[in-house]
Amino acid sequence: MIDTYGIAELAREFNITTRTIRFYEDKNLLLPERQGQRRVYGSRDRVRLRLIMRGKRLGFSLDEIREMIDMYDDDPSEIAQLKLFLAKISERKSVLTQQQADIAAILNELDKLESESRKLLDEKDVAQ
Amino acid sequence: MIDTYGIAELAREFNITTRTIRFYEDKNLLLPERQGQRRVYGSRDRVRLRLIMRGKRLGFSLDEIREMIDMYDDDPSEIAQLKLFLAKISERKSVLTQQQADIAAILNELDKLESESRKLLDEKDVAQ
DNA sequence: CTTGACGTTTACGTAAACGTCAAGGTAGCC
DNA sequence: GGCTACCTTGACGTTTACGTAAACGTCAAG
Repeated sequence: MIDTYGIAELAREFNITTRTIRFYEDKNLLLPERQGQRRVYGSRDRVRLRLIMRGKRLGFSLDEIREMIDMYDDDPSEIAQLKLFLAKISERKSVLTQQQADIAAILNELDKLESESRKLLDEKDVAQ
Repeated sequence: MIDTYGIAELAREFNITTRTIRFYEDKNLLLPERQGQRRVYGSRDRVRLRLIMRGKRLGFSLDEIREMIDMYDDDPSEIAQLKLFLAKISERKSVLTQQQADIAAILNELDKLESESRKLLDEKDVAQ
């Protein structure tokens, strides 16, 4: 059961471009084998790619994702990896919580400005 | 009452760098006069700068800010400018609202992953 | 004359995550 | 031999809002 995949195959499956996959390799997120020149991906690469996509969905940077994945490889017991993951999660949560507050504040200001502008506009429209 | 300001003066007042002020000029957000080589800013520039800072605080891009400010100049009645402003506000609000939802969803996922990881970690720590 | 503060222009650098050529290699199939 | 599909490696482009450095002018104080 040695499944292998071509670059285009993976690109289709994950709905990304081949350029993106090569880019990830450049960033040491993937390390496919070669048959001659061609990249050949195994199930391990596929797992990593899945992890990358999940990480991105959660808003982690590629650097952070690489950190976590590498840790996973170095640490079969997964303990250190879990701890790192928890730390990253907590960081990310605090950033997002702050962003929520920022957005709420801005929406508030926008609401005020909107109703003020509406009032002004009504007055002027009437005046004309 | 012809108040003029030097570049450093404005920089201090608005807590930005002189580089930033020149950058805004490059982007056609400001158009100071010159005394020889030196830039001389009037109260009109100061108002514009205040508008720029407010726009930034609300998360508008410099391009959008320029659009709105220019409109203000072209339109002494302010009507078209108010309408543009309202349109921008509404756009921005919908973007931010979407972001709020995205963040909430991600925080949810993060919470789940966090508690799952915690559980796993507890099991492993005990097992050792 | 020196120092320091302030000013000027030009132009390249930065971060993130790829997109978009260019210019060609390789392999299967008819 | 030729078509087509798929792959390769560079390397520059994109976006936003400035930072930073080089190299020099200007002006007042001491």
